Amino acid sequence: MSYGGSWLPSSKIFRDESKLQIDYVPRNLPHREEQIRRLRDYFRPFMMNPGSIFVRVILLGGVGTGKTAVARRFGEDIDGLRARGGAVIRFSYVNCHAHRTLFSIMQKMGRDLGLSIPRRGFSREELMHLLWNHLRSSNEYLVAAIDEADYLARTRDGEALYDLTRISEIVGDKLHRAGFIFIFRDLSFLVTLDRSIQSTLQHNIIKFHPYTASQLVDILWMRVEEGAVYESAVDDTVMEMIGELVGYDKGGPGDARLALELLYRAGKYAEEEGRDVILPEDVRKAYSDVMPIPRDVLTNLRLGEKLLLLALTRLLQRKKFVSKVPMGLLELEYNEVCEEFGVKPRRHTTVWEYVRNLHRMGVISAEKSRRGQRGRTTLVGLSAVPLQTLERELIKMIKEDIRRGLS
DNA sequence: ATTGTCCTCACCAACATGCC
DNA sequence: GGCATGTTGGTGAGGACAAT
Repeated sequence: MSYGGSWLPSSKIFRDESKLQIDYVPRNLPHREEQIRRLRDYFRPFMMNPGSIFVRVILLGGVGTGKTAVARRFGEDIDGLRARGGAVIRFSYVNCHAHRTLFSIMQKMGRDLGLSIPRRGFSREELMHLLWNHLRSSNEYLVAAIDEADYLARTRDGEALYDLTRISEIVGDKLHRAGFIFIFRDLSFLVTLDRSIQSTLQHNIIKFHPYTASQLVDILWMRVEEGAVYESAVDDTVMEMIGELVGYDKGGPGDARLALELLYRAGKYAEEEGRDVILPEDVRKAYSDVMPIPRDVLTNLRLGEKLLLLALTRLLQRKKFVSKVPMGLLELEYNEVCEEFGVKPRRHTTVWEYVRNLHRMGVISAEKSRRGQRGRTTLVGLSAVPLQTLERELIKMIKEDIRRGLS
């Protein structure tokens, strides 16, 4: 999808709306100067004297607290830097929702390094060596950010994290040609992991706290300054209103992504009505139907997972008085949804896998039933409120997936 | 072209669990 | 125990390439 094509009438609200999208890496990150500074400090020795030490840093914080933005900003700044002896620093960003296995993660890193990696035909080890040999022969050093690492840690192949941290050893090189930034939402999974994995991970943690209302306002204005929206289109009232709705100190989630999404949607409403200013009314409308789940999380779902999620939103809308539905019921609804879209429904085991994945990603809640039910079942729920918005969005994405022939 | 390797995806069978 | 559901390991097809 491209934006701002010259054949379109130019917007009176947005100067460059791509600067409000999730994949935009802002120039400036207000209230995260400290975290960036610490990240740089951790990596300084690695950069000054490449390969001398092995760096692992953990960025820890909730949704929309700036972890990803900080990592990507840092990454963009260091990518291509020349260090001592002609060594070049390279950066790779990997999101574990999109790349769910160690194999796929390494593929992404390889592609970011400019290698053409076949989709299949290689083993993990071969791939690892391939990457390493490339780094060695071109005298490059890799800094990789592994985002949504919680997901990886919870999979059966959770050892993958550990393997990554041991990559130098596995390949048998004394030089540490790769450093890692692991991004986590929380570390509760740590207790389930092996001691040795724990200890390799536990050092160098940088924490991210939810944003307050006034911090969010600063972030919004900074985006305006960077050219997302015309300055004349917004004012303090609108910005502060968003801050009030989202700010952690005002009882909101403190999620910057949500604040930016609100600004974006409000702008869209203003645009629709042909105005050149965003009004509080637009913000109110936007707030009533913001996407309950961040769009980037949604786009990373597989078709089957989207279908399952759609089944869940429908079921929950129909059953107005319950917040959770049992697994069996969900499966039936899922079958119907599949039929509706002409997709062959997957069987129980696979559907169960979908539920687990969505749960791991924090999209749905899944808990074991206590007494009261026949047998035991998993009760599946969705905390998000505007289900219709979610349903609409899902249908759109599912149709798109099917059109593109991705089964 | 053919063979070999090894990934991913989906499935099944078998076993586990917890109410009735 | 009987029943329905939850969970896991193993398997095999299919795909995409490398090697030959």
